[in-house]
Amino acid sequence: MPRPTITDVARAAGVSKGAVSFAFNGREGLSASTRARILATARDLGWTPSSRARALSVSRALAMGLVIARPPETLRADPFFPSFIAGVESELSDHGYALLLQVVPQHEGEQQSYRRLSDEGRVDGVFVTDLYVDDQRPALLAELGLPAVIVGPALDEAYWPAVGVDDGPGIAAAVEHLLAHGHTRVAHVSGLPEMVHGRSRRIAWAATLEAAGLPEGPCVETDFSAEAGAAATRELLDLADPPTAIVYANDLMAIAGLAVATSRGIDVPGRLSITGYEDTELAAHVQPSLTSVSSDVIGWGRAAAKRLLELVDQRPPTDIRLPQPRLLVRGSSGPVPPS
Amino acid sequence: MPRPTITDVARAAGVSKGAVSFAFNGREGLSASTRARILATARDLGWTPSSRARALSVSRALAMGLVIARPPETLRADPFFPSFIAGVESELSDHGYALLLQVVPQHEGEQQSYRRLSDEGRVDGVFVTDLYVDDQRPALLAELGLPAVIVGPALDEAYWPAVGVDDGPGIAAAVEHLLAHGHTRVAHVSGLPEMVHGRSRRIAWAATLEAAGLPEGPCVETDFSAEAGAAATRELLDLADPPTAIVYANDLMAIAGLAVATSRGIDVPGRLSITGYEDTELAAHVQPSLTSVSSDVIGWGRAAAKRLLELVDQRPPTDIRLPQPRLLVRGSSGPVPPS
DNA sequence: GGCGTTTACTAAACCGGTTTAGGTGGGGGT
DNA sequence: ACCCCCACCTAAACCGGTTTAGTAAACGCC
Repeated sequence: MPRPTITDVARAAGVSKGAVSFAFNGREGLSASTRARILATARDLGWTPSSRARALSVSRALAMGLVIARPPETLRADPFFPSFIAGVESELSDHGYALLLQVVPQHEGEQQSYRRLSDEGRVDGVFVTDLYVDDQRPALLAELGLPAVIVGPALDEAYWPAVGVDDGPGIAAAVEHLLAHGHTRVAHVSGLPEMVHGRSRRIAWAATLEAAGLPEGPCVETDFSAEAGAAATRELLDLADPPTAIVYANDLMAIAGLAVATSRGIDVPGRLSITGYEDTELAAHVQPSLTSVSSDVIGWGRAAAKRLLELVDQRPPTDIRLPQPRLLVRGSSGPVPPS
Repeated sequence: MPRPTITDVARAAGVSKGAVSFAFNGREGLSASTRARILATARDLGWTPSSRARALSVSRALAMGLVIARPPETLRADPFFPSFIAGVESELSDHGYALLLQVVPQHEGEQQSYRRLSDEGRVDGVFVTDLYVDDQRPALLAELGLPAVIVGPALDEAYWPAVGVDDGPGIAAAVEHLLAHGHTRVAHVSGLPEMVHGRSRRIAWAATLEAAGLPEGPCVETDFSAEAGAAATRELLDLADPPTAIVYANDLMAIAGLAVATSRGIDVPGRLSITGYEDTELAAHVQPSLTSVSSDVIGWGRAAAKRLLELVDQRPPTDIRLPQPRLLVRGSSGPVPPS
C-alpha cells in the first residue's frame, strides 16, 4: 500500500485538496466542523504531508546545511560537534526543519560544497563553523544569497550574524585562577592562529597577563591535535626557564601535555599547573583531573539554529543570551612551586 | 536574480524542457550537437537541476537518514560517529545523495523519529546504529517499508543487511596478547549488555579465555561512560584477588581506569595491564600510552552507505570486505607481575 | 515514389503539495 | 423581492523537474 496523498484524504473527507491543505496549515476559511472532519480523516488514513512536495510548492528546502571541513583525524577527537549538532537538531526539528550534514576532507573543497548545496536547492541556510581569519565563505554565501549563521566568536558581522560563546572570558578565568595561585610564567599552547577561535583564545591569554602587569609568557602554536599538544609541551618544558603553568587551547592537548609532564616525572600540579578548554568527558577522569572551561555547547547549537531560522524567515533576531563559560577547577592546577 | 529553471535553459537553447532533461540525464534520443548545445547553455546560465523538483518527480528523497539516539553526554565522548559519518557522507555525496541527521535524546524517541522521517518522505533509507539486543527498530522499519542498513555486527539479518566490523577478533587479539604475557586473571569492563556491540565484545572476551582453558575472569557491566569505567575499575581493584589485566570495551573507560590505577599508586603496566578499544586519538598520548584496537571506521561508513544505496536501488549487494580490526600494542600492557 | 522504420524532438501529464481566484448559498438590510 | 455581502469551499494554476505518448522529418528499401 503506497502512502496516501492529499488527494486520498480529500476524497475520503469529501472535500477538495485545498481544503485539506487549509486544515493542516491552520488557515481560516473553514468551518470548525469541516476542519475537524478533515483532520480526523487524515489521522485515520495515517497521512502526513510529504515534505518533498511541500518543499517544491513553498519554494523552500525545509532543511539547513552544516558543512564540516576537517580531516576526519581532527574531527573524531573533537567533542564539540556532537553536542553542537544535538542542539542544532533539536531546535530545527521543532520547526519542521531537517539538518543536512556534509563532511569534506579539506578546507579547499568547502567552497564547492556550499555552492552545490545552494545550486541544488537542498538547503535554505547554512551554519559556518571553524571560521578562519579572513575566511572567504561569508562573502561566497552572500554572493550565493544563501543565508548563513557564523558559529563562533563574532569576527566581522558585515555579512552574517555570528552566534557563539565568546571564549575570551573562559581563558581569562583560567589565567586569573593561575595568577591568583602565584604563577607568573604562564605559557599558552594555542590552536591554529589562522582560525578565529584559536586566535581569540590566544588573545585572551595575552591580554589577561598584560592586565596583570606580567610579561607575555611563551606560546606555541599548534593545530589543536593531541600530537601537537604533546610536542608543544616538550618544547615548553625544554626551555631554559620553563613555565610553571600552561594554558592549553583545548582539553585534548592538555591531556596529552599532562602525559608528557608525567612521563618526565614532573609532578602536576606540584611543579606544573595545567588547564584545558572544553571540559571533555575525560577531563574529570584523568590523573590528576583536569581543570578546564566548560560551556553550554548544546545551548549554543540551539541558539545558532534559532538565529538561522529567524534569518531564513526574515524575522528580526530575538536576543539570545548564552551563559558564560565556567572555569572548573580540578586537580591539575594549584599553587606555584616554591622556586 | 532568481536561480534559472529548466524552462529558462530550454528557452535559451531553443528546445523543450524534455530535451534539457534528456541531455542532463544522458538519455539517448538527442543528436550529439543538440546535446552539446543544451549543456553549453546550461553552463552559461549556471543552471543545476533543483533537487527539490527532482525529488518530487522521481519520487525519491535523494537523502538517507541517520538517527542518533543517545544522551549528548555519551555522544560527545564517542569518536565513532564523526569518523563514521565522514565515511557515509563521502559515499553518499558521490552518488548525489545527502545525509540527514537526527539526534534524539533518549532511546524512546527513536521510533517516533524514524516514523516521521518515513511519513514525511524525507529519506529513502536509514542507518540503524547502536543496535540493542532484541531491538524493535528493524521490525518497525520493515513495517514502514523504509530500507535500512544495520551498522554493527550482524545480529539477525532477518529484516535488513548488517554492515560492520566484527569486534570479536579485536577483543580476542587483546586477550590473547595478555595471555601471551602470562596473565591468567583477565577482567573485562563491558559496555551495556543489552547493546549488541557491548555484548559481542563481552562474548569474545569470555570465549577467548575459555579457549585458553582459563576460568572466566570478573566482568563489570557499564554504560560505556568514563565515569562508569572508573567505578568499574575501582570495583575490580577492590576484589580480594584483583585481576592483573583489564580489557575495557572502549578507550574512554580504559583511560579513566588508567587514572584510577595511577591514583592508587598501582603501576601500569608493572602491576596491571590495560587495553582499550577504538584507538581514540588520545590513546597514543596518555601516560602510559594505551594498547588499543583500531578499526577503519571511515571505510566502515563508506561500506554502510554503499550497501544502503544498493538496497534503495534494488541492486544486488556487492561483496564488501572490511579490514579486520588491528591490535596496537602500546605501553599500557606488559608481562604479568611476579606474584 | 510510396511505404515502413528510425531518429530527434515536442507537448502534455505527472509527482503532491500550496495558493489564488472564483463560485455558491444563505442571511441581513431595505 | 432584490441586492449585497460574507462565510465556506472548490477549481485550477503553480512549484521545477521527469517521463510518456505522439509527431514530423529523414532515411532505407525495393
